Amino acid sequence: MNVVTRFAPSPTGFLHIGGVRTALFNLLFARHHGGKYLLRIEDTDKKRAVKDAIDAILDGLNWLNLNSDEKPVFQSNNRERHQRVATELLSAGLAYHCYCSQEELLKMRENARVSGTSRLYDGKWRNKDPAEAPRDVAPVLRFKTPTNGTTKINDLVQGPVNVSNEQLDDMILLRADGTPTYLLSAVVDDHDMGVTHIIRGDDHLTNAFRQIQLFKALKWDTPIFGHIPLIHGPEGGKLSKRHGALGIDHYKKQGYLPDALVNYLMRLGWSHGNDEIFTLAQAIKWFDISNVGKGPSRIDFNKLDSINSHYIKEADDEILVGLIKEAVIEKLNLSECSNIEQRLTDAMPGLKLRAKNLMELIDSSLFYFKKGPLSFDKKALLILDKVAKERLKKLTSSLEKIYPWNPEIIQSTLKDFSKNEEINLGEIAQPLRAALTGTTISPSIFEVASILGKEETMARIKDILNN
RNA sequence: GACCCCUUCGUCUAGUGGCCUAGGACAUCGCCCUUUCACGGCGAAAACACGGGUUCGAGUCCCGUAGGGGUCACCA
Repeated sequence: MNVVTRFAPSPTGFLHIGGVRTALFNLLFARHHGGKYLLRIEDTDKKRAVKDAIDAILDGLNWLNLNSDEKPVFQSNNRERHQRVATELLSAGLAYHCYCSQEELLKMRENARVSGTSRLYDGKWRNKDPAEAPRDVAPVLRFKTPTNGTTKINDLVQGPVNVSNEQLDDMILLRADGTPTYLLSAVVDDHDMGVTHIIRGDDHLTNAFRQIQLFKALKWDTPIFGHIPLIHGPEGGKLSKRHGALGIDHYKKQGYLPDALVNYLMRLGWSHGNDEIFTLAQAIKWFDISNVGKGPSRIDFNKLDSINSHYIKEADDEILVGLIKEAVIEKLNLSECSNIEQRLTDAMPGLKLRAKNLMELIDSSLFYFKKGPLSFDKKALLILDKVAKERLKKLTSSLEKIYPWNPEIIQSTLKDFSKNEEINLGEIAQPLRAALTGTTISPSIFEVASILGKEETMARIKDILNN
C-alpha cells in the first residue's frame, strides 16, 4: 500500500507540543513506509483562523525540520467541493434538512442528559415531510446516521474499539449559512488527498465513528486510524499554559535545539527498546506504530533539559557560535567585530559543557566580553578578601613572565605559585576566577585566562587590586 | 450523567505467558575525578493500582473494583 498521512492542525491558537508530536508521528509513519506526509491547515472557521497562527504552524514545523512532503492544503479552498458532496448526500436520501431552533436543540440536550444518553439530537426532522418546513428558517443539513448496528474501528494504537450506532446522533454537514462543518470537510479532504492512515490525538477517537459513517455513505475507502494519547502536564492534568502548552516558538526562545526537542518528543509515548538518544533518520528506520503507548504521558522538563544539554555538547562550536552571537552582542551592546566570533569559538568547548540551553550558554559567555571593571556576585566578593588580593598581587609578577600565553603554562605557573606559597591550588585559582569572571563558576580558569589574553587578564587583576 | 479509552519506579519507558531476583533513561542521594561549577565514572534508593479468575507458571490473558483521561457545538 502506498501510505499517505497528514497532520491537520486548526490555526486557532499556536502550534503546541502535542501538535508537534502528532506531526512527528505522521511523518515517522509515512517515511518508514516510504509514503507521503502531508499538511492540511483546517481553516474553515473563518472567525477564528488567524494568519499569525498559520504562520506559527508553518514556521514551527520548518524550525523543527518537519516540513510536509507537499505544499500545505488549505481546507477553506475546498469549501465548494465539500458543499457539493453534501448536496449529493441529500439527493441520495442520506441527509436531510433540519429546521430546529437553538432553543429546541438546547431542550433536546437537556432531555438527553436526563435520560442518560449521548444521542443529543432526537431526529425530529429526520422523517418529517419537507413540506412542513417553516419558510423563515434557514435549515442545517444533517446526515442520516444508521440507527442500528455498531461501528467498529481497529485502531493502530488503541486496538479494536466498538461503538453502538445508537450512540451516534445525526451530525450537521452544512451549517445554516451553507458552510461545511469539520466532520464533513475532514472526510472529503482526507479522501481527496488520498490519505490512507489518519494519525491524530485520541481526543478525536469519538469523531472517527461519525467519520466512518460518512466514508461508508459515500462509498469511499475508509482510512486506517491511529489515535495517539495526549500529552499531559507535569502534574498529570491537561497541558496548561503554565505547564508546557506554549507555542513552539517559546521553546525556541528558551534556547532549546530543534533536534533535542524532536528527540524528546519522539521518545514521549514511543520507544525503541532502551534507546534514548537518536536522530530522526534512525527513528524513521525503527518506527513501528505498535510501539506507541496507549496511555497519556506527562511532559518532563528535566528530561527535556537533559536531552537538550546533550545536544548542545554534541553540537559543532561554529554552529553554536552562530546561534548565540547576535544575542551576546545585543546583551552587552557591543559593536560587531570579528574578535567576538573568534573569542566565542575559542571559549565554546568549555562553555557548552555547562549549558542546559542556549540562554545559559549566552549568559555564561558574557564575562568574556564585559568591559572592566567587572561587577562581582556575592560569592566572588567573599573570595576576594584581603589575603586573596595579596596573593593575586604576588601572582602578577609570575604571570607577567609567562610566554607563550597558553593554558598549560598558565596552569603550571599557578601550580608552582601555590607550591611556593604553601597553599592549595584552589586558594589562588578561585581568587583568580573571581577576579577574571566576577563569579565563582566558569570553565577551567587556565582556559579562561588564556582566552582572555595576557593583557586583559592583567587588566582585570589590576582592577581588583585598585579597589 | 452517557459513551469510549487508559493504568510498570516521582517522570518517560523496556517487557508481546517461563530469559523478571522486573531492565534503561531523567530527576534524587552517596562516592570517585577535580581549582569552582559542570562533564564523566561507579553505586544506592525507587514501580507491575487493587481484588478475583485462567494456567504447571501472569507484569504479560480474562472479569470486576478503584483511579486517571477523552468526547458529548450550526469549534476544529
